[in-house]
Amino acid sequence: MPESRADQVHHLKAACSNCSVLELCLPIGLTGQEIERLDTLIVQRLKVRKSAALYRAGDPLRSLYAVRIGSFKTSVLSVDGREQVTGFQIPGEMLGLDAISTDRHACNAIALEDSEVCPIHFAHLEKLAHELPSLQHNLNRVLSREIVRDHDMLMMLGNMNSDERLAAFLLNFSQRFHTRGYSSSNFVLKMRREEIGSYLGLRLETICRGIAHLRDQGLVEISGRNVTIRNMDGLKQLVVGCHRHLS
Amino acid sequence: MPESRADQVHHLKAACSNCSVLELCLPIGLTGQEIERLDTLIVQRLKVRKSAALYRAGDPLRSLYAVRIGSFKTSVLSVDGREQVTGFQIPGEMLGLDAISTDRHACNAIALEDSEVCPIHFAHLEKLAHELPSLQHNLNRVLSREIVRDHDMLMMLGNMNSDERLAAFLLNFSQRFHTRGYSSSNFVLKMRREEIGSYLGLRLETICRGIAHLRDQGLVEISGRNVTIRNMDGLKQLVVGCHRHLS
DNA sequence: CGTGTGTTTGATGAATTTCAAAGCAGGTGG
DNA sequence: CCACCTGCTTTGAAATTCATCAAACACACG
Repeated sequence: MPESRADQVHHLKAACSNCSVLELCLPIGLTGQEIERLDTLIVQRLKVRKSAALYRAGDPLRSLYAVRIGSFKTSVLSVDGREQVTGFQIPGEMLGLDAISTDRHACNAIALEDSEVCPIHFAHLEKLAHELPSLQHNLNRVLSREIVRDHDMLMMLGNMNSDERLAAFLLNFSQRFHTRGYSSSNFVLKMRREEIGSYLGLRLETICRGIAHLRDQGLVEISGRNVTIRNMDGLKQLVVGCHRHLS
Repeated sequence: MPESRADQVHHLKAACSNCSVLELCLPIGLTGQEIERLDTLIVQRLKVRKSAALYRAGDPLRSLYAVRIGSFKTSVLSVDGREQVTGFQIPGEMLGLDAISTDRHACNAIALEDSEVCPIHFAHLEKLAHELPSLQHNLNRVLSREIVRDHDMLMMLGNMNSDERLAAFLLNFSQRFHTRGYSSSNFVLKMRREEIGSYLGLRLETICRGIAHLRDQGLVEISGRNVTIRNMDGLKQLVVGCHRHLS
């Protein structure tokens, strides 16, 4: 017995609430039948315990993943064992996009807390995308957006001092939590100072000091991993008016 | 009168010699007819004068571009006018991938010298990719590879000191020239020191000093924009044994 | 209650930026 | 052909930021 389109959209949402599979599929006009097919992609769930790897660099690409619950870090390891954190993912965000280039994962994805993801079998996704052009288009967009984000990151590392980077980091999380329906001024960072530091190109001690500076200016209240933003505009000004000038 | 497949491949190569359109299309089995259709994508050429913009941030995405001759830099401008260089493109490389996410270009592409590109009309490409799944797959890969590259860049900015970054930069160009069939030990950098600095998250003076250091160690010979690599292995050792340790 | 992991703060030193000035190359016009 | 710009590069010295080393602290957990 065929469901109505609205029912099916609802079903899809329920199957993977908060997932960016939605991001991938929903903004576009699909028929009920098409949605039904998308549905087959994302029926599974996968739990990942804190500190466990969802995948590791070198693993063959089987699936992309959408975070349902919890959070992850992605990192690359250099030959001599140093870790560079390349990103953090919260519910609704995608993991594994960098594996498409070689059919092998290029980084490690580690759960920062007990988490749950939706695997999206990549071969199926490609096949389905072939039949649904707008899905393909959206996949392209998701990939491209990742590139834009990375460029913003490069901008940050190239032009900002430590306090500005930290402010930008907090604002970034604030904004991402906001778009996912959580508070933009009050949230918990699940990663350690050292991981924030790696991500921002700074040492953990510098992160601590940066936190102290922002606190002294009355911009934030941070105790442990609990963040409250007290003066959103002040933080933003720090970031836009950042310190280097055209020579 | 139908050409043979080999002829058509040859025709395609001639139409856009050195273009990464090839990268996009050739590694995969296509029929002669399919190649003929690809051909229709890339018949045009576009000249861009030194210092002129191929596109600017905010421009609507019409085409992706493959560099045929010359070179480009891509950069983003922050509100207060600072420029952050996000990449350099030499013949055979693609421009414009970051525009797919919003249908508008996210950065400026400026010619570093008189140059020539192949525009690839994006709507046509998507349409054609839809009909040729392996083309679609390759487009995905090109996008994904860009993400991997950016992550390498983040790694570099996070973990390397100025001399190491410069060495990595030179090796990167060496390798890219090599894969395009040019000398890997002797090439010309078309950008200014300031632009290298922006890209590497350093000031132009630091680039100059870094060059002097590498020269003093007998690793390279650099006069003006002319680069000769004297000791490739020495350079590589600098990069892999880079300075920061796990705490 | 100890142990281990993660965080904070201080003191020191090294690396990089900043400011300043001089040098160099390529192009233009006299 | 030379003199003179202009834009880019190089080098030096001083100032600043951040990393490093070290020690104390906080907290969760067995």
